[in-house]
Amino acid sequence: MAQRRVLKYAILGLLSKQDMSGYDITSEFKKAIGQFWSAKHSQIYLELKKLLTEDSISQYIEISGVKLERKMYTLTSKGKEDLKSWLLAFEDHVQTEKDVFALRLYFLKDIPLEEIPSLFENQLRLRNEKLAFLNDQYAVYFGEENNPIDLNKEELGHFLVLTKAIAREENYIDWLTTSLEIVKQNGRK
Amino acid sequence: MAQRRVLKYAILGLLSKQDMSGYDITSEFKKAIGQFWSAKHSQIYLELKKLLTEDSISQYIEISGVKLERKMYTLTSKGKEDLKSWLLAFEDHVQTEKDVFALRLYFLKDIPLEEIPSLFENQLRLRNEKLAFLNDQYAVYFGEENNPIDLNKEELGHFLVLTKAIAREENYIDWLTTSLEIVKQNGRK
DNA sequence: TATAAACATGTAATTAATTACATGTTAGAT
DNA sequence: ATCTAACATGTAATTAATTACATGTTTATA
Repeated sequence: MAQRRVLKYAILGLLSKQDMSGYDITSEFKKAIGQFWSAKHSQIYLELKKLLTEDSISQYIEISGVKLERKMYTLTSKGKEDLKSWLLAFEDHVQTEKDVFALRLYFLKDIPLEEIPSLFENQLRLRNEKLAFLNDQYAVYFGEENNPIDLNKEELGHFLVLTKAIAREENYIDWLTTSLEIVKQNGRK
Repeated sequence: MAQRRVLKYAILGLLSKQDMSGYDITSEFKKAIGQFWSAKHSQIYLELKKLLTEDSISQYIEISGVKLERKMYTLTSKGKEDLKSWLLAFEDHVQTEKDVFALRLYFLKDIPLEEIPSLFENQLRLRNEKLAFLNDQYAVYFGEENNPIDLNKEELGHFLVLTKAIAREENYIDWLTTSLEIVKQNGRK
């Protein structure tokens, strides 16, 4: 996928919350936001280097312990502008949300009937694991607070993204469950 | 994204239904299956060339009209094997389903409150357009037939993928609608 | 009969992303 | 005192994907 430099803006957005190192950014992609965008550390370090030369971010060093250097990054005013104009741009089309399992199912006729249930069950297991992780995250951050009116703007962004991820997994699991039933019924006819 | 050669298997899967040209394959990605995987013609022609050298497909020429050459591709037995083993492989993790709109919302705090409704409305418009397209497709292929038990295996794959795409859009639209309400309420407090 | 839209195939340049290679530090547990 | 997991940063090679460049045919319609 070559969406135009989405990683750039993902990094700028994260840095607009607080200064971070490349490692911190990598870690963020393992949490809620990683459900909607992610990148490997190798790509992140390269993008940070590029953002530095473009003056969208600046760097300073923090020492951890005795001599471990953490390179911290801060948004410059140019970086803030870049981020803001990206956030306000209208999308003119929705890009394909790629999904390999759905692609495979399209080719159902080439899968022996007896293999199908275990493929579904494997996918259900993966999806349920992910849903459990997301529900845990919800409990940690919004467990007590179930009225989103009280959240501040930063928490609200997190809340919306997390509820989206949960809704998406629940919807996926529903579809898997009903589809497996349909396939079983169909095979029996 | 560098999922290991998914395009290869998408092409093999399409060719397992019937012989196709590169143009035909490009066209398929504008229909149901394009909701879950897609590629530009430039990438498709390159992949076809690669599949030829790997002996997963073979080629013959069909003439359209007077002299327009359509290069048609057929699965070889190796191609059939490749496809089958890919279809049976278990996934060991679910990859990030990237979504730029959700990513942006995570950075909500940097969007001026008055700009938010039009961003949502734009997204709702795009999603409703897509849903309308999918419902049209459903009407064309399964309009009368609403009992999937009667479908043959090839139709069933199509049915499952199309209902998945519809469920996904409906779920997206629900989330957009409730989230817009939450944001409006939150801003008023 | 002109012309536009759809049909049809390709390459080149560039960007995005992954996998593998490579190295070193720190904190906590045994 | 040793060891392991987590912390921390980078580069090289390769693959995947897009955008732009490039050309020609056929069909329907105005």
